[in-house]
Amino acid sequence: MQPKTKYSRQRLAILNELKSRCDHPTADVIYAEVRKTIPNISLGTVYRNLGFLAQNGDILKIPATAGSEHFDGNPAPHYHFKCNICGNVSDVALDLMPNLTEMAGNLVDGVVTGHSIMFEGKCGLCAETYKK
Amino acid sequence: MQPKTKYSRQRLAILNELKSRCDHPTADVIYAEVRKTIPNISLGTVYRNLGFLAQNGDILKIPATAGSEHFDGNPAPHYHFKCNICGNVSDVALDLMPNLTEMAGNLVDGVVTGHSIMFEGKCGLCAETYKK
DNA sequence: TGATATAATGATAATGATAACTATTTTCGG
DNA sequence: CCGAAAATAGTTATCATTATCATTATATCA
Repeated sequence: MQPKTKYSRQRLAILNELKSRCDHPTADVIYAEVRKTIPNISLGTVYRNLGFLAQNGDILKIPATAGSEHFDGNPAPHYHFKCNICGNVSDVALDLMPNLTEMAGNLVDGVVTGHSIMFEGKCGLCAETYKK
Repeated sequence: MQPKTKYSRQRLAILNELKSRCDHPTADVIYAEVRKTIPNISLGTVYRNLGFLAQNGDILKIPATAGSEHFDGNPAPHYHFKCNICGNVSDVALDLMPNLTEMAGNLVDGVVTGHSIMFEGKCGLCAETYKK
């Protein structure tokens, strides 16, 4: 039997913080934010819970080429856009294409259960700032 | 003026190793392999050159959710499949969809220059091994 | 071909993100 | 309110990757 989850103040604060914002922060950003209400929360607790919540399907982990991982409070699959300058990740309101998963399933040896799309480029803010 | 590149034995060996294989190894796999011909090559040199070659457009860096980065000797854009069990990354022979980039460009604030798709699931080998 | 400027290396130390450890504290069902 | 089990804080450890720097290799050019 799997251990029964106990929802601690810290876990709920982390989940709420992530749910209440529409960007996709890294663990240390969450840490800084949650510390405003729970000053002595440990960074380890933040990582532990982000991992737990992701495994639990409450949030998403977003893979990154450089630096640290980003987290998404919206567990429903959707696509992302990453700025190559500042590293920020945002949502892309593009309809899901489940048929892609299906098509890939016919092409690879194994079982394909899903896919993710990461768009890249320069975000509006950075395009403004570094408009060379 | 940018510094003029000097093609060392080490850099060429790393590039060749990556070009000669069709999987997508991590830096330490490359290191182990190149060490067979250049035994005293430094791990730092491997990382330095993988970064250099990626920036130069000779190879690709493949983002990963967990663990370490993977590298691809084929710099032409294409899609990938990652096994959630063993972590291996392989190519997916799906036609490119440049129109996705275009569509995303109309939806985000900023400039979208490209996209990548990562399929996930269980590779043939792991499906065989862990067929619970 | 040999001198020279400079890019690249090897070895190692440093960094940064994340995971593991452990004694103590919280949580929650009875 | 009790007690077992889960979670925490604080800390140390681990792992991938970068930076540093004295030395070596590369390419250009006289």
